[in-house]
Amino acid sequence: MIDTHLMKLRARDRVSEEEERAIRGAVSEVREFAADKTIIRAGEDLTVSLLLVDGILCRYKDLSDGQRQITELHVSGDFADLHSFTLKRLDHNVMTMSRCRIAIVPHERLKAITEQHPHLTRLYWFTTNLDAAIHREWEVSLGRRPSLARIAHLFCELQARLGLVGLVNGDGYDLPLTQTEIAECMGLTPVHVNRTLRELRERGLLEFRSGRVSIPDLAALARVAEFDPAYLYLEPRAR
Amino acid sequence: MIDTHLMKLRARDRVSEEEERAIRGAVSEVREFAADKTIIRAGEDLTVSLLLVDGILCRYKDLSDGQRQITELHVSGDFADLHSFTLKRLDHNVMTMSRCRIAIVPHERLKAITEQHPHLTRLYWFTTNLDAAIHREWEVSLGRRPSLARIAHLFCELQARLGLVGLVNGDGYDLPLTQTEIAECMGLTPVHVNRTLRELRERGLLEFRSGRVSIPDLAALARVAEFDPAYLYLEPRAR
DNA sequence: CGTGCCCTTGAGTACAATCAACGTTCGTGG
DNA sequence: CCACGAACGTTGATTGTACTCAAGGGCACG
Repeated sequence: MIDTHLMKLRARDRVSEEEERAIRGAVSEVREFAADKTIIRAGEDLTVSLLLVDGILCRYKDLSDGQRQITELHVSGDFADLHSFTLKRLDHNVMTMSRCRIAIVPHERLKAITEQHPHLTRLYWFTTNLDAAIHREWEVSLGRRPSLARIAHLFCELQARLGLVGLVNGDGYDLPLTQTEIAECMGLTPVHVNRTLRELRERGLLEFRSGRVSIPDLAALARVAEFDPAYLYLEPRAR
Repeated sequence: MIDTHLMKLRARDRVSEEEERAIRGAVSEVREFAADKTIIRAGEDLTVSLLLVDGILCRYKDLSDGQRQITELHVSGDFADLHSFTLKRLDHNVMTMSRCRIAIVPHERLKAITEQHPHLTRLYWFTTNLDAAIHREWEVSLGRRPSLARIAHLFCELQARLGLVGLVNGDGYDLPLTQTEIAECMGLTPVHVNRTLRELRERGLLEFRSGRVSIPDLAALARVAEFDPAYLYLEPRAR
């Protein structure tokens, strides 16, 4: 049930049997959520963290004029808000982008982990630092990359992150997002995303239709995106 | 010497005498660095973290065409790279923007803290999550805010963060940045930053000259920026 | 078989970038 | 003490990427 989560951790460091038991024991329940529901609102007092088992989630912030900026996407195996354990409330909302299965992890059980499992604590600390690294890479996209590279980069990132948990198949992966949501990730308008996706398609770099991403030539796409996966810290290492 | 650091921690949670001793004992040495020096390069193996005692630092990433994106600014009392403790190498560079005094904290001593001081560990975990929150807010600026609000927001953030460590005086604060560096933070060109600063000045919202920021009417500036300091988690709370 | 959501395309616009030139300040060396 | 150069800041003119506004098409669902 939390297999993708363990895959992700074990891609970065060793997780002992005992630690695995601690992780499994930290889940209090598993719930299903419909698509397009905001499940955490900024400012709420939080006493649990959410571990995404299946589906796609995002973190987003609203602006006063109704615009929204998505700050990160989450895939199977990600904690959506492990950081709420230390922050106690969030500065952003969390929303389902598809039907989702989510494991609930009470903060008191995470606290017990910090008291009893220093290594696992460091590993979880690592994962929130990884979220920050993803935020930084998005800052680069939003601040400096032209729209073509910006969108190409997003799809490269998702290919890498989904690949890690076995969700890449054939020449691509399933991604139940709308063009409007892509726009909200990358600071563009839906119209411009549409034109940019067309250009990617015409260049033979990427197809994105009805929730499915096809990447005929990943190396070519990565070149356009100037994608360097170093920021995803994919190599195992003692933490 | 690390007083601003303790001020910052204590603004967010209680720090016991024993914890304070552990923090002080974690510093191995203090060094001085000249301005405009890259002191950590992306990808290097790291065994220490850097705690900024005095000066201004930034995290930045380079693009292949020579552009750069600054992803966060650091002020006195901030760890520049506490996240390198779990990441072991960085996905970004760290550069001095002024003459800086920096305390060196070996990772092995941080590791000891994670083994012996769970509460302090959570508090330090919190501070890296705060960095991520700042990254998210910058994503919103970079993705969605027009240039005027974008720059106004940056100066509001710095006012709040410098205020926390007693570095706001009179109607503003010292900030030894060039317009080009502001541009690198906010995804704009130096020329456009110049025009935008002029507009802020003409509207009576902000003066920025020779390393000094003056904000005659902070409330008005915050209104233009739509600045909400919630993302800085300024209220104390048990972590 | 509407109705609504999403995608697509066209036309015109605007904000910010680019290109270019000049001013100011400051440090340095003759 | 002044001449020079470099870095930073300022302004104008022009260009361009992405936005806005608008309309129509495809498809799923009730």
